[in-house]
Amino acid sequence: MTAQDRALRRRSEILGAAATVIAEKGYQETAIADIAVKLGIGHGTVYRYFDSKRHIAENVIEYVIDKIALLVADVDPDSAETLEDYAAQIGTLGNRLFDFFLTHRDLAAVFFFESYGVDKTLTGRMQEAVELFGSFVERYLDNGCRKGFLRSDLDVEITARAINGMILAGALRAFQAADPDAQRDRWIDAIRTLMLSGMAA
Amino acid sequence: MTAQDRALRRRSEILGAAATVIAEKGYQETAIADIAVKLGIGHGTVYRYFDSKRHIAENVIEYVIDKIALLVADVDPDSAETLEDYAAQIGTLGNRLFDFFLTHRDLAAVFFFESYGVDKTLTGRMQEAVELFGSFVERYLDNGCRKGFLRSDLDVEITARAINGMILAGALRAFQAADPDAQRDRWIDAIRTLMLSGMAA
Amino acid sequence: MTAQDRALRRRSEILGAAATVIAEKGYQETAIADIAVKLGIGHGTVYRYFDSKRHIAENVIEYVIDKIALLVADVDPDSAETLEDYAAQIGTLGNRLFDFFLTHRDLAAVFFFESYGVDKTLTGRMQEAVELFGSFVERYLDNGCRKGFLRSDLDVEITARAINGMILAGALRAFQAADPDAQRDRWIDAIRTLMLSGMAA
Amino acid sequence: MTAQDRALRRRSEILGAAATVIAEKGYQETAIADIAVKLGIGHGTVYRYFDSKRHIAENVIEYVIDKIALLVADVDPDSAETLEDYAAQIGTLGNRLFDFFLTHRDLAAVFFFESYGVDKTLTGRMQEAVELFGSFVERYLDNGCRKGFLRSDLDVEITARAINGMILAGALRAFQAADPDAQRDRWIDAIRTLMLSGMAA
DNA sequence: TATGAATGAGCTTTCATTCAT
DNA sequence: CATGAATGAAAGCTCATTCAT
Repeated sequence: MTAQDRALRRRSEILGAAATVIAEKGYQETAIADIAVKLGIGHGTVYRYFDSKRHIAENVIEYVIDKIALLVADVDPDSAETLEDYAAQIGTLGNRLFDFFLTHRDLAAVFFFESYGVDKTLTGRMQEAVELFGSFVERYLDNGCRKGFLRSDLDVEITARAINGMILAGALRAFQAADPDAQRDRWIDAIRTLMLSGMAA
Repeated sequence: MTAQDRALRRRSEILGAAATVIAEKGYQETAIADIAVKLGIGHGTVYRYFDSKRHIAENVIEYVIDKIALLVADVDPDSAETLEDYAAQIGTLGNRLFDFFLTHRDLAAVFFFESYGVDKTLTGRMQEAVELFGSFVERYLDNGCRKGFLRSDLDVEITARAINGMILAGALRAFQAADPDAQRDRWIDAIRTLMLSGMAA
Repeated sequence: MTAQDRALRRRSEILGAAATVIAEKGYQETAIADIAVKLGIGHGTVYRYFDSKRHIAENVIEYVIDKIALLVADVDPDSAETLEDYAAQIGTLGNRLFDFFLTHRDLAAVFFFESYGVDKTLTGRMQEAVELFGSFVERYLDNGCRKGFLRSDLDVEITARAINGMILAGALRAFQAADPDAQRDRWIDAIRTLMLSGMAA
Repeated sequence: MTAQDRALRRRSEILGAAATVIAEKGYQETAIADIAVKLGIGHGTVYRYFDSKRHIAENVIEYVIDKIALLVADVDPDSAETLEDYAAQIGTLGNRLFDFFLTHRDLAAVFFFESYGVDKTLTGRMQEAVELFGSFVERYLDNGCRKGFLRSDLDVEITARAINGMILAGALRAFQAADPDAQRDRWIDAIRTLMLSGMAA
């Protein structure tokens, strides 16, 4: 392993430990020393890899956002041709997203809560990420309208963000539930139903 | 005005100033002195009305939650008899909620962002509030199912929280938009459409 | 004593203690806590009166410079009419300056040594002060040339700074001597002799 | 070049770089890493040649002092036989000293300023060096008195240190002047005049 | 009741120094 | 010999909280 590799690994370890500690104690309550202790390294070492405490938080948050963006970007919004395709896509995406949060609980905690406790700039960064996911959803809806399997009179822009809101609410709720997997399945069903047919009898 | 009254008024003033400053600078960046300066009182005085900085935040947040709970509690979930009644109720509630956040921007900022930057307990308190609103929505859905104008196979519990997620996402987005009123109307329409008929063509 | 007075007194106390500690340990080795301990106050209190450690040093140095400037400014450079007057003036000024340093040993130590250990800006400030004293000396020489009791071909500007250099060297040496008073008298004599008649046999 | 030679050369390089950086940034602001970067070597390497940061400063300062001592020691204080010889000697010495500071600006900056910002011991060492130069001047005066071309009633000890003060003040001032050479000539003239004949008309 | 001076816990950050490679 | 990753002492500074007035 080269020195370069070791440095990158150390950087990753610090980010990982930071995510864990921040998820546990909250950003403000987290001291640099806590992160160092968790890794069994001197706290000065942390400053060899990051400029400041805030810089660490920034990197953790960017990391989460990147990971989620990858999940979402991986599915082609234009590929669905029928309502059935579309329903399947919703299921796939939902499962991925929910699974990510359920698997990476530290990152989920940072994503849902701690990214608002650092400062206005990072809060804004999170908002941008949410908006990015919203704009992905919008592309799915656009495709559906174009292909004709979604209503042509849809307010695509807003509806996309509304769906995004449901998804995030669901992911958060499943993340916090005692039985995450059951919750996940029910949420995906409920969202899909609402999207496709609404609630009217 | 009795001494009692004066004390209550002063307490309110402090909460109001706190909400404004916290909304502006964020909880962590807010110093007790900032709040006192805003009111032109000594910062020691604040401690005659609140035990601690956290205590103030707690009260501000409880205040927001109470206000919103009042808005919601004011509409009888059982009163809708038809899908039309129901659609009207959705519009009424949505308008109230959106209007509240648009009118009380300080409180909205605290509600949406700052309540996550204090500590785990208050974050949990916020989650309870969100859950409370979700359970209200659930009662509306229950009523609809019982009365037969909503599908009987609805996963009422989850669907209610999904709708709640949409509403909050919309309120936040309208709150941050350049043209809040236009956004509000589009969101209410989009959510109502989704709820009643879904998106399928 | 008003609150204002008490604050001013406290400020003075801090400056005094700072001068003492800085004179003793040097600026860099002086911790804010040392100053606070010397006064039996909390170290946070120091920050109620000064913005930073550097701010304290700056004030101490300005204080010394002001005090010395006062000593010098008090004698009218134009009042000497004859060489005898002039010789007497030199004696008066020398005595004052030497006495000041001998009486205020803390301030002398700061003036001579510590004002160079803070940063470039303060070092520059000290240089300005030295130059100010030099320009005072220049006015004395100017007067002497105008009145005709000093040589008309004198390089007044440079000679004044040379004399200033002697005076400061003498003050420093007396300050550090075991027998300051004897040194002071010898220095004043030696400088006066050199100024008036030089060393040639 | 032997290993020994290479080590000595490296040691010199470090001292030179240190002088430059210290002159630029000040001793306290200088990090070992700055010196290493300047030489393109690892900062751990510096510790193979010097025990500590202070040790480097000590060596830089000793180096300056040695250089200056050499300049001065090179002229025999007993060689002047007449006032004219003496006047010439003053000119020679002054020119050498001024030239040294003007040529080695880094060393001058360290000598004049930074040697006071390390610690008491080094400040004392500088004082000793100044005193050494003073004692040299004293030997010149002694010679003049013995030979009869200087006044027999001179306070040789003090007058020597006074002249030393002038010389250092002049060197400093020339070092900082925009037109160092012109300043040097005027200072040497002014000091010589003062020494030989004083200022009286 | 109101005040604001005083306090000190507790943090972030720097960097001289060490030492395994 | 050279390196630079790792270390942790050490200090400046902030500000919530207390309490005498």
